[in-house]
Amino acid sequence: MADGATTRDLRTRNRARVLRRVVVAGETTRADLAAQCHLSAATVTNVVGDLLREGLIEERGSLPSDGGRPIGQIGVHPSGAYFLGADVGEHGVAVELFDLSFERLDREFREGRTRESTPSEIGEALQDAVSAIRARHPERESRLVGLGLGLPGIVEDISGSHGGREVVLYAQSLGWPPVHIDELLRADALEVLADNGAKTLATAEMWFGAARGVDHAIVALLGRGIGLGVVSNGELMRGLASSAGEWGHTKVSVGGPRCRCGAQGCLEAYVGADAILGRWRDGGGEPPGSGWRALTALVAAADAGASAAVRVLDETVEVLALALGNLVNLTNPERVIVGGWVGLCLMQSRRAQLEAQVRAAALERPGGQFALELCRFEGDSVALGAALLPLQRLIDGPMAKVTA
Amino acid sequence: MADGATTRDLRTRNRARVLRRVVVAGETTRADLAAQCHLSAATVTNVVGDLLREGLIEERGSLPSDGGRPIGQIGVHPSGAYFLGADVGEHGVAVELFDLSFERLDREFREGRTRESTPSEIGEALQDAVSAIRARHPERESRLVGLGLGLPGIVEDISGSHGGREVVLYAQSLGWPPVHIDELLRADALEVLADNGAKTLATAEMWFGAARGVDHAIVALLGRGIGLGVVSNGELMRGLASSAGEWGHTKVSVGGPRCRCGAQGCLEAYVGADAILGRWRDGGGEPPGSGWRALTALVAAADAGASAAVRVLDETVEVLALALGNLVNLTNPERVIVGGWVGLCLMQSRRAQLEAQVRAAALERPGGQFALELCRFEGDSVALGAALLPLQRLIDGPMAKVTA
DNA sequence: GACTGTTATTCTAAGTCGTGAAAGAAGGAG
DNA sequence: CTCCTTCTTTCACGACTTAGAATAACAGTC
Repeated sequence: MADGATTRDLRTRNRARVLRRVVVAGETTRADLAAQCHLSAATVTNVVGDLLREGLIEERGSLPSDGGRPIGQIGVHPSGAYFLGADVGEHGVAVELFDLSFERLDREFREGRTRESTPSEIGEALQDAVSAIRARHPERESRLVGLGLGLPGIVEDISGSHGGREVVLYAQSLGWPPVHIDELLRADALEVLADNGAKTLATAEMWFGAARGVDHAIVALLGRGIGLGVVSNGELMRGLASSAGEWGHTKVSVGGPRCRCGAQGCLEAYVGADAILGRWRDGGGEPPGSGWRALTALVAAADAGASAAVRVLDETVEVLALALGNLVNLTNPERVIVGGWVGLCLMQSRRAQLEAQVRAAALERPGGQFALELCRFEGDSVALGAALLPLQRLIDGPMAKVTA
Repeated sequence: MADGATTRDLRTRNRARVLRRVVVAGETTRADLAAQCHLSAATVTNVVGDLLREGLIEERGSLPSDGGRPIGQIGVHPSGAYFLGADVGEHGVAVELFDLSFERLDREFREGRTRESTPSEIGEALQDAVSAIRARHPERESRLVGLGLGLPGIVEDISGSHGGREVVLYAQSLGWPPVHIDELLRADALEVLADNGAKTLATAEMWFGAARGVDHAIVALLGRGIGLGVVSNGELMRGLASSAGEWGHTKVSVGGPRCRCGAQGCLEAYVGADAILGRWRDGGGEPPGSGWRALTALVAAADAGASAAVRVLDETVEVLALALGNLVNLTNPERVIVGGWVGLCLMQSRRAQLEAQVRAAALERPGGQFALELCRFEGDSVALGAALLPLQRLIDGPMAKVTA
């Protein structure tokens, strides 16, 4: 709640700022907190006192000051809270356990069937993996804050006024019917939060990656599918039903190649991995397999001068740059962050070309104001980002009861 | 400032909520304010008391209640504050004076030279018009809050940490060099705020038009140029340097017709008025002039079955729907609001077709969640929206000193 | 080892704020 | 005139932040 009109909400907000800052920085001083959070030293003392009592932060020795009382350092208390994050994909399910310093403590992977799995199979695998991890860490159970899910598709939060939360996953591209997340998983005594996988990855970048401390950014994830997170005013854009950021099916041209969503000319049908490799194959190329190896083979062929490969890469960069340029015009970001394995590959091989073309596609003003960067996390931090969902709950929520 | 950690800021925020609500509603009751602003009745009493003392709202008789004490009505005190708004265009300058009920009290128009004007000419006209209005209303001078400018181009706020505000207008399409707004106008003792004209129009829609009370919306303005305002979380998206929302030069296709911005395939080169009429002319049509009359002639021709005209309109709708659909996917709005004279014309003649195609272009989910609406204000409320800039200042700012 | 200078942190007192409960105000019905 | 009902305000309370005073914790220095 950004609202809240009482003095207690004031404290809640200030606690949130301080805690957020400590988690992001890992280790700080009271003076830094006062400056960063626009609080007086006295308030920082009070809030820090609360957080110490809550067990979320800890005192960490001290630094020498210029001749005076040493500066007390404070940092995250790693075992102060634990978070589960799950990367739910079509291929399988990964569940990870993090402490408050966001060190990964444990991980459990469940492979799906080779072919596409059904919601109930995935749900079972998820349930199973979560239970396994929880069973291995009984001593942490009491400080487990929640479970975040990064899901492959549109995650709508339609919790109306009518009580119970209603979160539904629409994974059209997997051919799933709409699924309530409660159907997917029943976690006893554990808060479950869900978000689209690309959004959780963007969240991870916002907290610990290339979008850290940036108020306006776009985080593009290029893999088989195309995902996007738009950060505006320091927050991820969600829209009415939190499906904002659906970028993969942006129509890049009237007509154009058919996309797996059924429409024509989608961005994904140009720069999605399958589309890229498909074009190469059509041009006579012979990709080994379909993943990272195939893509690097394409790059290698292009570097070796194979004209078909060069053309495919050039086209890919051109379309991507066009779409990114449009996005830059639309959102005027400070950073443009490209990730996903296809993104990584393109950034490694064609970064300058991409950057130049994005700037050219955008108008002069917004086009000159962003920095292009690579995602700091690769694909497997969907789970990390998902684990940040309960963290945000912990931070923005009211103070926990402290056993005095 | 959305931040602010002191108890006084709390009051500032609550005052802002209440005042905003009163201005939007025009007339309300205390109970309504308590409900809408999530405040207790006691707090509403206090805040309303402050606002009454400030002279911004007034008591307005009472409504009968079901057998009990009558409900006191309160409303905006029209003469509590005045605002100037200016619509600065290539054709000329219109300055308007509003009171707190946003009744227009006066208007001053200065035609530019028939050909494009220079910044200094426009600045002079602006200065002149503002002075004329101020001179006509000396008694309102003391309660004049500020002047808002709606400008034709990107308005960048680069007020860094280094003191003085730096607001620069980049009106590339007018062929202007970058202009400091201070160069454009020197207003003694009057706060001057500026924003892009399309954004001020969107602001007007947010306050009093089709986007009222909506947290997620897109407001598209179609005229000779194409403008856009994206409302996310109840606020207009601005991006790093407030140039977010540049939509007219979105590349709709690789290659494509050349746009006045120099690039190819811009949306504006398809659905801008000149482009539409140009295509009709190329197809053998004979538009009378170039404005509204020409466009209605095109629609009439299409209605009469002229195949060239039908084709032109169909193409226009198709491209526009594509672009809007992409935007819907990206922002997941609750409303899609179309305005501008070209927009009006298209909505009158091809609304159903446009709506169907936008929904088809968007994914199923976000595509089914918005309502398509017509702008409630036509072109001349750029000035109204501009006048809302100082209003926002008044609302979000601290309480005014009251001569006790 | 006492003392001083210096810086970081905490304590104290003062001033604000919002809220629930209780009191007050303003009409209508009997 | 009295009671009843319904809004509105007052009051007492607890909670908050903060400026400034006080204290803590060190390094030199005499």
